[in-house]
Amino acid sequence: MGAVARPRKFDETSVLDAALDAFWRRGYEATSTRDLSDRTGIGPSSLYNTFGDKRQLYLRALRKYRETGTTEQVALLRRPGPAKERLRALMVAAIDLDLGGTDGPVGCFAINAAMETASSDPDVRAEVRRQFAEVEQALRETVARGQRDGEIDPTRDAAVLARQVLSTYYGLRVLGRVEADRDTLLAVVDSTLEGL
Amino acid sequence: MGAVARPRKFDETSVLDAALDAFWRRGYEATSTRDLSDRTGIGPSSLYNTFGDKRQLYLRALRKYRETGTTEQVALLRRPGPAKERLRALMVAAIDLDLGGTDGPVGCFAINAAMETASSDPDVRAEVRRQFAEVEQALRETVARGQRDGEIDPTRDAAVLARQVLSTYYGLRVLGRVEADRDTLLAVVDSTLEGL
DNA sequence: CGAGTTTTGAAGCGTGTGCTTCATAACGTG
DNA sequence: CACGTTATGAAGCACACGCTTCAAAACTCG
Repeated sequence: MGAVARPRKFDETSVLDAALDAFWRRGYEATSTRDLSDRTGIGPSSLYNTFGDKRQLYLRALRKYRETGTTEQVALLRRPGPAKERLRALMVAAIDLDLGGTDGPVGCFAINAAMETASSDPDVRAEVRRQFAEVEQALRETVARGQRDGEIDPTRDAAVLARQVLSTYYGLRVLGRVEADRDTLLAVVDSTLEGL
Repeated sequence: MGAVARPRKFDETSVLDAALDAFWRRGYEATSTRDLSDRTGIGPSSLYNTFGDKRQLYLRALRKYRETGTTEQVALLRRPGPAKERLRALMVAAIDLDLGGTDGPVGCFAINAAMETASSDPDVRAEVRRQFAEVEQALRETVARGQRDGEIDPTRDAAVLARQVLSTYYGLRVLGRVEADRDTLLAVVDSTLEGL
């Protein structure tokens, strides 16, 4: 056989980045395949040849978000410093992102996926669950460290405490969608940390 | 004048109920006008003649949800009984609804609207904010009562505490979308109440 | 440089979308 | 019962949807 095919003109990684950005901003249903062609810069035949269909591309984007968005959240928790300071850093970063100071997409794509698509697509649900679990795991480690260091009440179960923080954190991100007052949200963060 | 028009064949209230049910289950974008015609039982001309367009019908459905879903949440808090018991009742009811034991729609329509449509539609955002504020207000009253009754730490600001509970409550409803284990979610409720 | 293989871009397929049109039906009143 | 008025249902508008087709292009290797 001796023969090699025509090479791809585009970088799969940056196409996926663009698709993630599009889905993140508008959601699954509101993002059309033409939007995706336009934003990624490649034609529909290349898109379908490379990624299958819209749903699979969405799944790939969601997995990509794990490597960036979710991993970044976890990284914030794993940085050095007191446990409560780490927890605060996570939530403050979320508030700033949700209130939309930057020109990047707003909110957390995993939460968006949980609300819009998880109920009707088991694969999406599984992937979202995986990402939630990663954040929860990092929270558990952070809480446990805070308990060892005397920052956090050691008599309570770290796993449950971590899930409680996770709930409050995700709830904050829901509130951030409609509540524009940064200080109001920050007060919730303070109060949550105080209660640990 | 002296003439009266043909009367409507349908009940506006039950049409709105059906539309709310449809939007609640599938979201704004995924619900087509044909879906709405089918589920409400009235033709497109009647729909558009009565409600304007899809977006306005969605807004009406959202306002209807305030009178039912949101009001019901508030009512759970205003029932007699110890404050923490009321808070628990609210969250347990949400968990049961979110995990989908009934055949009714799952989750909270206001939160769905916050995630899917609030960022692109100011009217939706305003209405969602109003509903969030109603729950928050009821939570504040419940917390304040708990403080007077010695159930809840009276040294902390009731308003902030209420928003913290609101966050945890909404976060629970996000988690409920992917986490199917009831006991895990109930443990978060217990832990949250313990921390007050 | 031809053969072999895959990608690309343009065109477009069938269907679904949000919404409108309009003749007809269904009323209360004069 | 004829009139004025509004609601209804069937048909259908223009366009957008997700996705496919296919000839031409772009490459490596013998």
